[in-house]
Amino acid sequence: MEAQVAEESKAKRRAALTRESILEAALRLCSPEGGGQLSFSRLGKELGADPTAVYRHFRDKDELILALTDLTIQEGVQLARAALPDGPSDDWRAWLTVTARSVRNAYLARPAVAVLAAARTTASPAETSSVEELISVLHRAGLPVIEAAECYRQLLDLTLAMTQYTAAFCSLDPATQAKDDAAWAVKYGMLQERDFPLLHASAARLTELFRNDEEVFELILATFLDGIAVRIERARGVRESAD
Amino acid sequence: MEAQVAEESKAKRRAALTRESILEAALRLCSPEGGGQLSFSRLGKELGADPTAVYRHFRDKDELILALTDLTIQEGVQLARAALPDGPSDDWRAWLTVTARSVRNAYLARPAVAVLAAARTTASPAETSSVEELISVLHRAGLPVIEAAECYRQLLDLTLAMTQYTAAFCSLDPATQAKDDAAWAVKYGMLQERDFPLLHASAARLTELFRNDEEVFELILATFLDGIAVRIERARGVRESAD
DNA sequence: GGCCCGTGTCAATGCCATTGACATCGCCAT
DNA sequence: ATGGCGATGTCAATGGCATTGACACGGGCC
Repeated sequence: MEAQVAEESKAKRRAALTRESILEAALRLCSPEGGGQLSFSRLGKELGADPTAVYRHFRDKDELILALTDLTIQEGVQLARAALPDGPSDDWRAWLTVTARSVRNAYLARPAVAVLAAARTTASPAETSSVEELISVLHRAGLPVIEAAECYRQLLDLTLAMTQYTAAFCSLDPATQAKDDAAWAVKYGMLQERDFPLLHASAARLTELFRNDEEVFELILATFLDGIAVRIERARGVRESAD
Repeated sequence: MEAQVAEESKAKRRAALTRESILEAALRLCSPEGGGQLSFSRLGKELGADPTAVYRHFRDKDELILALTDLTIQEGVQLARAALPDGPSDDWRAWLTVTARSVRNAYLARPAVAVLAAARTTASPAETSSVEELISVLHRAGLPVIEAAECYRQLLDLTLAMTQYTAAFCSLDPATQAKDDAAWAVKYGMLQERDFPLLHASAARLTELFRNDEEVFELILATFLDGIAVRIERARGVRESAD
């Protein structure tokens, strides 16, 4: 009898539950293909185990989510590393662009993590050296250390906030998404030229942007980096005049 | 008997439920003082009525939330109007700054709305003329209409995303907030100068920024607007060379 | 061999949104 | 006036969710 039960268990789940296997399953559920919804019951089903078994490995859902964001950040860092040169670089703009996109893509691969993580942060050591490098790139470009650090924080908060914003929309059920999209299209279509000439003239472009969070993100990133360029020039000016 | 029941009802709630009275109560609950949590049971208690009575006025929670965001946007527009001159202005930077801050403050007065609204949009007519004006200001500054519209969208998405980011953190229970804060302080305190010289040098500033979302927002906004300035200069350059 | 701890199961609790069956009340048409 | 109908409010129930405590098993350590 026990043997049979053991057999069944084996059939249902590959091995005993571990932190790793649970995190894997959770990531699967958080991905768009996995349904993008994380709950203990779903997680239990995915693992072929009782939902509450997860509590033996994570104190509560918050701890689970923190671990998931940690993994996601790690993947972001890894993506960035793969796309960036090893040594220091003078192309600060490319560096920041790649970093922002990597973090964003890591989160967008599992929108539910982004949504659940909300504004939580893990202070994980995974990113520390990446941050140091990023600040170093900005410093080499001409920013004082403190201002370089400020710019790092700006870039990261900007990226995280924009990414959660997109992820939240992705996590809505398709019907709601469609309704929202439609609302905008209708609204811009109805604007009278005599009342709102400028909106009327740009209606097509605006509805296009509403369907396309990626393009909006790229635009914002580009504008933001133009702003960073201004800061760098300013800092260089100050330094030269001090010489 | 009926008279007595009527008396009791009157004592509990001021008048019959209306869309307006429900929205007021909901806004009260969404504010930080009101607990910052919106649920039908809380709403029922606040109204002195059965929680499910609300369903007679709103189809479901989503419709309620959409109405709340609509009100919030209206207040944002109103705040902006109060702080902006009536006629057209040449100070595009001040205009955009005031607009962004107004929207942000309207949402932060009721963080729960920001969190629940997620990336939902209402396409309400309340903001239309404000948007037209904003685009007009950018157009007068020298941007082609389409690009001015793009900049409007960038500013709004940036502001909304950053605001939800902050609101999400505000809506966490204080214990969790404290834990997150502490995590960062500890992390930056532990960094060795020899391993991470730049982070070590800017640790104080970075921990300061973590406690202060408003300052980060202002920094990002300033950088972003510097980027817009670049766009405007570029556009002016093109126009002049075309003359 | 006995004991304990790590792990998994099960049943129960309490919050949540939502629904359907009823009650009530005022208004309109007969 | 009255009969009924629609708008509004109440109540009980459902199903999903996170979380907890009591119990069961099994392997390693004494």
